[in-house]
Amino acid sequence: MADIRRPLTLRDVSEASGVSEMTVSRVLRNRGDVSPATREKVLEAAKALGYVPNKIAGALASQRVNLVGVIIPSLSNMVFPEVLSSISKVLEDTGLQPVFGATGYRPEKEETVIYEMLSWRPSGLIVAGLEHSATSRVMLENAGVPVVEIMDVDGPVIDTAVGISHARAGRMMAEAILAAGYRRIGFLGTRMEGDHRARKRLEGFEAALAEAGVKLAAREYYEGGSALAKGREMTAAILARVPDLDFLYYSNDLIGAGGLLWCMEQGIDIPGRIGLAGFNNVDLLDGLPMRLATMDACRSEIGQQAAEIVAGKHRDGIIGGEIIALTPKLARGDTIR
Amino acid sequence: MADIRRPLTLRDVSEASGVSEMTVSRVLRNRGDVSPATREKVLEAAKALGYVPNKIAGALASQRVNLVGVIIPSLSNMVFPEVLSSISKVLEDTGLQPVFGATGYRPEKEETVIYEMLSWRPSGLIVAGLEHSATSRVMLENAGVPVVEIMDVDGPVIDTAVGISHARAGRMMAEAILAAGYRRIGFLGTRMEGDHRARKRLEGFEAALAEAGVKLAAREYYEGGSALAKGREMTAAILARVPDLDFLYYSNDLIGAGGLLWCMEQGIDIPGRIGLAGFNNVDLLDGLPMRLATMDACRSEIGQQAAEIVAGKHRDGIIGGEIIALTPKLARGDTIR
DNA sequence: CTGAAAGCGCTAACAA
DNA sequence: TTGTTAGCGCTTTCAG
Repeated sequence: MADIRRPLTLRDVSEASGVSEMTVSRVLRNRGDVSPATREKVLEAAKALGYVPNKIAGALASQRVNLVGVIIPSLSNMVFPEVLSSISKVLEDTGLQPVFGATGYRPEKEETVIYEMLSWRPSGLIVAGLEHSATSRVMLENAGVPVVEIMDVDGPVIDTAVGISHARAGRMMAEAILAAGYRRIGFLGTRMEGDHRARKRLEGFEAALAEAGVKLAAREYYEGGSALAKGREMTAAILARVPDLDFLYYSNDLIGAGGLLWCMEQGIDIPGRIGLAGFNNVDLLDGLPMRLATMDACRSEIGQQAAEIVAGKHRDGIIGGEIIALTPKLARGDTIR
Repeated sequence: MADIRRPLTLRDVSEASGVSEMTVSRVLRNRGDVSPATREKVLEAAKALGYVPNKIAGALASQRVNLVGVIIPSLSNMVFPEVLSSISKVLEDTGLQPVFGATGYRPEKEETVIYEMLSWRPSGLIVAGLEHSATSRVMLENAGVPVVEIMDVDGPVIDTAVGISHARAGRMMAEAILAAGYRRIGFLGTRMEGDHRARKRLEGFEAALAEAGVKLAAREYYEGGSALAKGREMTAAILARVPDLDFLYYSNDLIGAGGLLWCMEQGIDIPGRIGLAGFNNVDLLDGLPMRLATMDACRSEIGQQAAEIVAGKHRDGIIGGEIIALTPKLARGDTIR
């Protein structure tokens, strides 16, 4: 039992089974023709020994890596896990494996993550957002593998993009709000510098208001903490400052939900006295006492299409250079009159 | 410009800088002594070319991989991202990189994920839970690297474990509930087969009730869907079936929150007529109209300690074979009288 | 401080 | 159907 724990190699399986390394390799990869007898012997030996192939060596030799890097801002945002799971689902039957990395909305961190991922020579990269540092951009452009930018389509694309126009999503919401007759509109959102999609939504929103001669009557920003709790606080604060607001547009559903709960507790008439809307159409809204108006960002379709493109099995046979703009869907709920 | 896109190698940098591959390698890894002049040349050439080292080759040659596999049931559970981010934070200054994999609470999928991860020869593995298939167990035992099981400590441990006793968490909650004088207690949870921690909590909960001569008066299970919405439905259902319940114990905070919202809408007196409690102490509870009683599962401390152990810098100099049981903390909130 | 040689564990390509 | 040979791109080791 004086056996030093050394990782097993093909050679060990080869010796244990009396079959050449090459043939063992073929069996283990289901490649080429191997006689059932040999096959059996090999599999038995491999299982008995508990052999786990070394993909590092395999990848180096074959110049193939079955990894797809997926780079997103944050795991705790509730929005991204949904994208990830739809990516995972599609990749599952392609032999590709997703590897996740988070940037914390920080460009420097994104650089590191991209660099780190590329150094493993993945088969493709899926990156959230269109905004990257110059260094990141160069790395992505020269990656030599499919790069799909997701979530957003408002801006210059490196290779392929799948997402929605957040500017348009903002416009659409503004139009719905105006059409319902609201005019004293406040905005509540994160202060997050790096959240370009939230910024674009707000820009689109304000542009549409401007076209109707309406200006945002108030703004309120937050950072950190429980979004639901922040939604309450901000709502209380903005209404204290500007009591005659008749609509509150939240940059995400969670703070919107907090605001909704607060307003209901205050006995405020929704959507009569005041209307509310969020963004994302998260699951959580289902369980609220009232259905918050929101906009669906097509998260799972985005993940699905991105994965299909990277896996090379996209229905349109896309090779690159395409921009796939999905249509955000308004969910009126009960908080717009 | 007829340049075929071929990934750059050390050799390219070597040629561009007129320095041997070996020295280039040393510069790029900050290893050994290199004259500042040479160093400068190399760095310049590497940056100009946009060289990204090939970690596959590096790992094969050095027999070292800076990856730590982290295996959890699900990304969408809200509980796991928190563990992940504390793991990431600790690993950040160790040169180690976390790689995440999800099992969907399915043992077969866990096997695949473990196998896949081990085939990349990571420096360590962090796995949620103590329950594994025989195959998974064998792989983990023979991994030859540190394996830390997290979240739970009730059961046989492979190498090292960091977590809480869910049985104890269940007992503690039962004791608090009984001490407050509640006796007609209902349980509401997921039907999820693979969620062993939820099961153990319930077992501990029932055991403590039994010792006081109390039996669960009703149970209600759900699967899938928006947890908040399910919490409402289940609460309505269980109270319709067994109207005289005076306490509802939820297997997680989200369904608990749904139940809380529903009860409040019904004008039910909480915690007088009926008490409520969840589990996990998630952020979201901060924003609810009333503070749900819950139990903190020490998620971020678990992640932190697990990462420290894998990184070999744990304060107790743990090598393996240890079980670190943290103490779950009761948060009474306002829903236990 | 710098370089040359050997080889990590596997697979592509070819030979038998 | 099976085996042999020659690397994949890097780092270790040892020599200068």
